[in-house]
Amino acid sequence: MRTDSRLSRMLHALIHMDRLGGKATSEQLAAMLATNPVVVRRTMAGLRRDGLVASEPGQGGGWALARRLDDITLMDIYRALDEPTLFAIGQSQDHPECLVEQAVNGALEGTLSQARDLISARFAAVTLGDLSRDFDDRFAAGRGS
Amino acid sequence: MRTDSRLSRMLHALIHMDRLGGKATSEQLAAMLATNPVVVRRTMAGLRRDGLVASEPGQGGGWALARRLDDITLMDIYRALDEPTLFAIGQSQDHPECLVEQAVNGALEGTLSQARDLISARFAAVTLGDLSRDFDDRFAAGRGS
DNA sequence: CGATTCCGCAACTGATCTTGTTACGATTGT
DNA sequence: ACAATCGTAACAAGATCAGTTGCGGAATCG
Repeated sequence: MRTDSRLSRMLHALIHMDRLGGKATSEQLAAMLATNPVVVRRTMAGLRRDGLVASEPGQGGGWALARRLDDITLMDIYRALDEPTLFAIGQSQDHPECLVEQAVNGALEGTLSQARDLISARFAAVTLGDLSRDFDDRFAAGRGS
Repeated sequence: MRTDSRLSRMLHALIHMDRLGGKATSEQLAAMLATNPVVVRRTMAGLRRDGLVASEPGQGGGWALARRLDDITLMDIYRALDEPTLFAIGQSQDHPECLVEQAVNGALEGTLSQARDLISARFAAVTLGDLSRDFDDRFAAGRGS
């Protein structure tokens, strides 16, 4: 099954924006993400709606970070993307009234629910600032070797 | 994103098989799962390969459980389906050499890896026998009310 | 033996989803 | 005016997966 890389891509884009002084055009971001400017606008729309970034039309316009990286968690981005489905496996809905199916679905849902809680907690705890500093570490390590 | 319900369906099918005396034809299973006999054979092929079920051609043939439900874990089924992708979100592979992308992917992968471990542990701990008894409880509860 | 009931497998179809693309309008700054 | 940008809708291309068809082989029953 195909995995949704929008979360990863948006993290990537915002950190790069920060390093470019907090601003970038759709064109620039599209080049970074190896995609199309329209796809960037589409994906960033949710982030704008949630006040994580702002966009300005016209010459000299583009996208700008609306918060510091330390004030944006992975969960903020996840929500801004309308909370995409986390799991690629799921319940069957063939016969919701079948008690066997209910037992099966209950067991699966319980497990996935625990996993979801774990992921949510991590997403809420990690900020883009953390990732940016992680990058700094990698950069320093790369230079040192 | 569309979720893969094969795991749920196979659990459902095997528990029903057990209650039908451990045997069923593809036709019968297809009816239970609201699908096509060919789809059933396709999906069950992995379970047969792993020795969870056996199939017999010809009149009076069909599928038979090759182990007791207490000796089949959810992980056994998961493996028999060739370990389908668990998560619907994932890393981007746009620029694997980009250190920002590495930092982002590292953080995501770490989180998903923890979640994967949690799910694996649960899958390994739960048997079809457990689910079947869960069904019994539901049945008893349904009658009581 | 012949008919029937099964599974095995390959190939094709169809629906759905996602991404990429094109096009056009609106807005801003020079 | 003109060029640079975003906003959005509509369309195209591609991948994926479930479903379907068709045919062959095996087992059973008479």
